[in-house]
Amino acid sequence: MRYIQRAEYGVRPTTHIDEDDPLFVQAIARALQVLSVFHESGKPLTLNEIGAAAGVGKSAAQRVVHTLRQLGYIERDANDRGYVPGIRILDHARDYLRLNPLVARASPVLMELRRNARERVDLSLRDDLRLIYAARLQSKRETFFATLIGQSVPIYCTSGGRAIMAHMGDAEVDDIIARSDRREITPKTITDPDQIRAKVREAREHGYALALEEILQGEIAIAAAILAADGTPLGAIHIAGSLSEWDADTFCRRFAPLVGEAAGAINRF
Amino acid sequence: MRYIQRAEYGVRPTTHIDEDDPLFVQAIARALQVLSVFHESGKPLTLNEIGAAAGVGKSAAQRVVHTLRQLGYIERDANDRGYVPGIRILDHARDYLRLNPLVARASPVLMELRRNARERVDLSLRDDLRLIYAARLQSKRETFFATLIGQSVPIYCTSGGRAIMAHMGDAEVDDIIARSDRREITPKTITDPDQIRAKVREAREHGYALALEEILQGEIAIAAAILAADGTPLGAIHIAGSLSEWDADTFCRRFAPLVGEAAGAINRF
DNA sequence: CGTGCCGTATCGCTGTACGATACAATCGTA
DNA sequence: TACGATTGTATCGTACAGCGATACGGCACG
Repeated sequence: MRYIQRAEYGVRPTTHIDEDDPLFVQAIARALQVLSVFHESGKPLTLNEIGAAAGVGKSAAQRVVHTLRQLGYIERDANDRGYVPGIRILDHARDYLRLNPLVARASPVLMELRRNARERVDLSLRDDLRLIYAARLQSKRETFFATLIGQSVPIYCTSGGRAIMAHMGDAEVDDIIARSDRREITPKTITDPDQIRAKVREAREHGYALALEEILQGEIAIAAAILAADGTPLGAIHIAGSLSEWDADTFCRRFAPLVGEAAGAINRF
Repeated sequence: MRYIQRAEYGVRPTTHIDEDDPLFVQAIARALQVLSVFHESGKPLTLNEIGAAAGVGKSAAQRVVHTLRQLGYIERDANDRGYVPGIRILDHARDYLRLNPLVARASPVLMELRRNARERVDLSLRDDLRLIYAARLQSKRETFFATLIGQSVPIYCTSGGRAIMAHMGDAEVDDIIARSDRREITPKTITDPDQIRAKVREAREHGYALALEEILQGEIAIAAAILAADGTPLGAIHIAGSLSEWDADTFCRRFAPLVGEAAGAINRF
């Protein structure tokens, strides 16, 4: 059996355990800490591995896993070789998407956009330094795992991220750049602060942002931001295509109006 | 702002709180109980509503919500009118899908199937009395909300469910029928035990199962089961189309071979 | 056939989480 | 603009839930 191992670029926020907040229930934190261990793992985990990775003792891991298992949030692996996340998690994912007003507003627009563009169309939501994909309408080309809901990418080096930063003040942009763990995900990833700022300025002028192979070799993506009523950027719409079928200029000329229009439609309700 | 209200047919298992298991951490159970409150709700909830619905006091709700909020599993609604599930949930959903070997095996086959069938293609996984959609490749027609990952449907009245029951013994089928809350979701939903059993026998003979408008008006679905190495049915592959474009016979003749082939490909690795 | 490491079970002590209650801020109605 | 209902927030002493060290049996590996 094969397990998908694709890394997540370490952009996930490390849940910093809160000191002595009298309302903070650490048993809950431990439970979610344990569940989060799977973020870093590409395979089923044993009790000891879970305990070690979560930074809790073996006994704690035992209790937590036992409890989560009763409730369906953790399962034994099919061949009894460790634990994996449980199916009940999907129930909550559905709740999240269903109750997120942005997703609700965006989804008909996305469908329409997908029909017109005939390329992959994504909706991503901002979570501090990263973007999390909340809706994905794939083209014929991709594999399912390349387009998982819940996948996350850094803000600093993505089209969507730059579209978002374009709607922020310089100070906030600098803060994001500074706090981001900027690594070269591909050889083309832009990690230099000044270059990033230049890209953001470019996005401000054009009203959309572009990224070329910064996350995935051969992929070109264009994005426009989605804004709250007060102008705060909350997420982005993306169109992604393959450089084997498009050159950057043509791609841009063709899809910039579409993605801009779609974002506009969402922003003014 | 509109919130999606579509009911879930009450098939979700009620987490029965375990009596006095010495390893059971009830603080964790309470937390997930609180999160699960959103399953039944179509709108943001206040602290009091959460406390009431989860069957815990207001103080408990306060602590739990506070904690989950710190960790990103609950958020304030955009217009400050209550709480909604938080985005961190999506991280876990991704983990689940990524680590589920069935999803991994099925996904390339599903993509291929979607290309050939040009109708909606789904993968669902069994959870006791219900099927939960784990992968959905929509056609042009649907809205995004009609095809959410995590949506669940009952086994007793769906094509996928009957495809699964076809691979069970009669006793187990009867048990499922007995324990299911059989309600008419549409006027066409089959709820009579004998008729269900007949449909299951039919599925056994054909190797695939059919359902006509039992969940959604105007929808026809065909499904084949996915099996573990020992023959236990774990889930199903579906193809779903619209009766405005297909009559049942044609649909069946066209897609039965495709869905059977796909399921076969998955079953023998 | 032994030796790891797996998951499971046990058991007193301590400190965590409990829930009643009181407070503050906000909304919406008149 | 003032009111009353409902929201989220803060406090506090006590009981018991969860802590973690440790010990057990079993399965899979060499």
